[in-house]
Amino acid sequence: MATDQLPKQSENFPAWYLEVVKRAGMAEHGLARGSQIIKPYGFALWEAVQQALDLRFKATGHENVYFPLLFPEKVLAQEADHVEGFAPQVAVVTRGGGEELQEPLVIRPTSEAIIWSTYKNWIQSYRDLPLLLNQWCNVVRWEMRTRLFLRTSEFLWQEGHTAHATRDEAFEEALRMLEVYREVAEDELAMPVLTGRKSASERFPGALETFPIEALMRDGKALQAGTSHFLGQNFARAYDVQFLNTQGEQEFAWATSWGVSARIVGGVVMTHGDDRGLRLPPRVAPVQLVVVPIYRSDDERAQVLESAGRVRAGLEQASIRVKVDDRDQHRPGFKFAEWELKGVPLRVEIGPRDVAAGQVVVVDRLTGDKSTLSTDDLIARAGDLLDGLQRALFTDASAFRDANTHETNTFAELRDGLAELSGFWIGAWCGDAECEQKVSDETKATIRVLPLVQEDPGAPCVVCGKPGLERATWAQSY
RNA sequence: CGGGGCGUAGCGCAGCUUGGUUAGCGCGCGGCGUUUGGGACGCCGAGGUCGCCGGUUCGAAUCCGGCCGCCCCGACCA
Repeated sequence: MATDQLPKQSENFPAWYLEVVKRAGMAEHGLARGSQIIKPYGFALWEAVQQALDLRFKATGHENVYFPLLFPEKVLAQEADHVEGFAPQVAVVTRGGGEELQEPLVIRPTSEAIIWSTYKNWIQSYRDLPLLLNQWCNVVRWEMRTRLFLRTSEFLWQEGHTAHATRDEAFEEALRMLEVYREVAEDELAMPVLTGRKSASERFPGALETFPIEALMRDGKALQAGTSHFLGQNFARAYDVQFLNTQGEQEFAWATSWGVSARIVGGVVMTHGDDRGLRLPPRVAPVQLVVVPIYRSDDERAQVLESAGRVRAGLEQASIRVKVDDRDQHRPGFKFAEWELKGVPLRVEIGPRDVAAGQVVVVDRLTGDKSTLSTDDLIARAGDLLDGLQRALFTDASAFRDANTHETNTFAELRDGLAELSGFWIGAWCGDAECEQKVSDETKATIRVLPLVQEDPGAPCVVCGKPGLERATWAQSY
């Protein structure tokens, strides 16, 4: 009896996504509403993302810190836009030690409030700046609807919080981190992203500018995979963080914050997955190469596993993450299907015939093509093969993104295109929130990015026909 | 919070309309045997307070009331 087939990606994308996440052993629902248990395979992927990011944070002069999960509600309330934006989603602790608390504590939905109320004590002089800190933590947001990895009530992320002496320095920092995010998404996760500015309505509560990376999923919806915010002096004002500048004057510090969450793991699934399951970019794949031994008798088994062991040793010497699937309770066909579901980039089959010939059969997850290599060749070339697969995934995803990116000058085309969920639609926009709202009302799509630098589109607003201010990129999104 | 659906073994479900003795099926799990180059098969076996509380009844998974939880669609969102 064959195991249940996955839903077809093209027929029911949400069901396909959830089945892949569950069956690949990435995550499952927790006991509390909207919570998530991240399982080893999903967590390993998140760890790879963490590593890639953290390396770059350190290289750009940042240090890691940790602030408390709980803080008084009134601290959150000090920045007006911020509290207004987050209040509906904040979980509040009202009891402790068996008694009602005199002052309710909030579970952080993000840490600007607690961090900036602390920065007040850490910043007195321009010599204390810049302050370049990051924390890896969990936050809680009481979302109405949740979905594994993409939107859970508790999620893992990193949040960077920096303070600077000048506007320009803070602004550059926000853009620098946006670039770090782009690099990790594209180079490590093979996930092409658009970068740019958010419109006012899509900005982070309390930010002057929000810079996202936006990826396109295989069902044509966009995913915000990371954001960097230029916060101006809003938080410094709210939490009274002033420093003495070189002129001896008191000045409010300039701020940025930036974050990437474990949502990006879901992004990888939806960017690269196919009808057989995951396809993982080699650079972050927990297992880059799996060896499936094939045998009948105990004798063959011993020979084949011995050969597999040598292959593993050689590949590990070359810093490749290898797994030998020597489970006795499953037959090879089962293992092939399972490792394809889990998205392992390369599979090596070793049977009695191969042992005799000193060779292995290599199959890649992208094409499914089989080839025969000598054991030595495999060890010498596996790294290159993986690099090739990494590039191919990025090329694939880029081609898909490009094929699903359209430009238009007519509202009808924009509206119909967005209603069909066919990716990014680019058109001139007058900058008016009413036009933005109209598109959203009629198509559920929002402006995902505006150019980093505003530039005359040379065309009238695609919605109202008034002079265009800049080119906007619309899409439906997760 | 509004609309819809669902809670029965680890997972997926049937049974409920029309109450009736030991509550079924598939997958998975354990044992034995045969198998093993694309998701194996046979035999034996373990596993259940039918979401919770109360009510009706000789008798409740099934009918009634209340509660809790989950999923999908909307508003919200990394």
